[in-house]
Amino acid sequence: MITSTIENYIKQIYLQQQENKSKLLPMGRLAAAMHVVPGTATAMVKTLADSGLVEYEPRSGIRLTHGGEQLALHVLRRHRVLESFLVEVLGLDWSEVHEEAETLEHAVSDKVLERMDLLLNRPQFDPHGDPIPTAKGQIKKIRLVPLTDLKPGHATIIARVADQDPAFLQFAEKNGLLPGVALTLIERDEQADSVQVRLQEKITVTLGGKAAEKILVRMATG
Amino acid sequence: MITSTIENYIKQIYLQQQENKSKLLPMGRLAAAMHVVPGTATAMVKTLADSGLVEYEPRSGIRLTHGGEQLALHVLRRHRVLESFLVEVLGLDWSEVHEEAETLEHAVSDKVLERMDLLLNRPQFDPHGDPIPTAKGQIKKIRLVPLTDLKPGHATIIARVADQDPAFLQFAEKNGLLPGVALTLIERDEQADSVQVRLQEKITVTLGGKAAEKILVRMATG
DNA sequence: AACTATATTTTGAATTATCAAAAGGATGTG
DNA sequence: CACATCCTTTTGATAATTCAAAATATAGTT
Repeated sequence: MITSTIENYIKQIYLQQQENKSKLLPMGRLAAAMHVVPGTATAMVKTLADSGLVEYEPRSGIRLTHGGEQLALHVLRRHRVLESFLVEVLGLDWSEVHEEAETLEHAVSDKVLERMDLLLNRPQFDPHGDPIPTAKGQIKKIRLVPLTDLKPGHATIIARVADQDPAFLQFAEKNGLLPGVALTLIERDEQADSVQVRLQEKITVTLGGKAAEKILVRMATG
Repeated sequence: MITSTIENYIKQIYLQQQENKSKLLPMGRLAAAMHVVPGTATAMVKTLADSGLVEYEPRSGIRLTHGGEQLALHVLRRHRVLESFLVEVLGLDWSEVHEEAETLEHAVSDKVLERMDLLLNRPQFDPHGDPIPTAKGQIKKIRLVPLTDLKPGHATIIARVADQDPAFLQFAEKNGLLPGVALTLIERDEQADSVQVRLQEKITVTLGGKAAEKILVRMATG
């Protein structure tokens, strides 16, 4: 039976694997991401392997099977449609919906999710700019780059804010760093670890490297 | 910690207790309602008693404490607001929302529930006519009577359809037996175990005793 | 009061998910 | 190559929820 613990492991494996594609995900990394001690992750991964959701190579790491990836995409879909729904329909703040969706994603039926998706007019991205997989498990893969990779003068649009910490999201919102917002890179100072950008041709904002890395933009010629 | 199992037990104890108020709820009854073997219910009730949610008198039965009743009302509120939301906002059929709400009631936060309640304009009854407790744990107690208790000629309004089986609810909907519908009792035949009613001064429907007992109406002079 | 039927509790075991701590491998440095 | 370090796996325990079956209590009937 697919418990919500299993869904969480599979989702996390998928997410972690995206960071360093094509390589096996080491157990330590998974354990850290799941906030469990390594032994717990090992035990769990064995049952995941028994269910055919992951391929497990002892002492080197794991990789999702096709089935595992499909499950991950379904969970991700539920999560992201829910986030959209909570923001668009119920009017929650985008900084707080991640937590809510984290619980609800294991409780909504496909039928309810389908209704939400329909009511939202089948959104392709959630409020943070993350792509929403289709019901059939297909996900848009767009090449995005962090602000830290842009050159001065480069004009583009914010596509994604890659953090789910409410505090950071509130900061981002207050400063207009939202998906869809036009942005031009003014200056990048490697030494000062700072990035200065202009938003909507108006406000100027300066970010440190850590924050700038979380703001992803579409790669376009500029 | 309050698990969803605990919430389910407490909710069920409350519901069962409503049937035969002021008496202790016997363990066998609870076990049957929860679809567990008696031993399971006994074990669980002991932990509920330890948490101060129920008073447990071995070999006679149980009763909710004040805290237990408050918890029951909160769970019931979540369940019923959710049912309303699923019908009114997401357009699900009233026959299918019970099941959905059964899962979701353990996953929605107070914040999300409050938004739903607001969006629905603070409904007092769910789609089946069951009263929705307030956030503070107050519930409307209205004296309702089943169709089987009416006398010929009595005109009133359907207040509640007391069953959650989708098949029965679908039957009820198809025949116009919905909360709010005006109804007049035409004939009651004890021997035939049948009740004949006229709906909205138009359609006539005949029900057997079992079905008629599930249709509750407001007690008014008539 | 004795017997029988029914209800309740106890006992023992299984499952899932977790941790802590011990043990075992792999890797890099001198 | 030997050692230290880091990572991973194993082992033993715990908590929550459940079942099956045995043991026990209660109530009703004769």
